[in-house]
Amino acid sequence: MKKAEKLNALYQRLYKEYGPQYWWPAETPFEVMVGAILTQNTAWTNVEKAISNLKQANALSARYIHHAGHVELAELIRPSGYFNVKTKRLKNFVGWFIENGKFNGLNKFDDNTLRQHLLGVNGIGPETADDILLYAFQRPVFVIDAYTRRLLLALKLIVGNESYETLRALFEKSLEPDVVLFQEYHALIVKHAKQRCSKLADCGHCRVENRRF
DNA sequence: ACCCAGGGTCATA
DNA sequence: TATGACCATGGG
Repeated sequence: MKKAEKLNALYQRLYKEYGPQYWWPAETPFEVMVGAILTQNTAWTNVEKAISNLKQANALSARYIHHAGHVELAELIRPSGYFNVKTKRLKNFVGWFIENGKFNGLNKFDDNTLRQHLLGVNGIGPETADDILLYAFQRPVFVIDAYTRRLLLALKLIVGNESYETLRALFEKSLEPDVVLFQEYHALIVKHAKQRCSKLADCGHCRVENRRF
């Protein structure tokens, strides 16, 4: 069985197990983008607290974040950790977002151009960029995270030293370029990891593709 | 008390 | 190109 077939079979398996996930958990595309930055190396439960603070302060907007003082914004997002770093990153990102005409302006870029522009913002790396592309801009870009790597490694589909771009290309060439499929697939990988395998790939009760995981 | 979480940047070799 | 230090909170 080729890798492409295995990746498609894996999706079927996860979908049957967990059903649709309807990601990203956010009310608006802007909230998706903020959440994508706040969740960098951070538990989602902590991000929820920060998002909740922003909403309560009526601060979940490009205008607010752009004009807010550093300390003021940092205090609101404190629960998400790395709050000084992430305050700068939010401001960097929102500055870029506004300069480029927000969604009306940015939607004119093709997928790859938009991706390159995102990666040019200090604080936006490949995974954060792809979260934003897939879940805020609805572009067919596959998100690779630590869970994805562990899962592929457990299934022996990779050796472990592959680059981010290599893994992204593997998914994107193996699957139909369907935005909803990509959205669900990444969400299912996270769901699976949180459900059973958050501690690494050695829990004996968990099986995918009839392999121990 | 320790480990980790839905990463990314920067300095160094 | 490839490691390592650094960023920081909250839950298990």
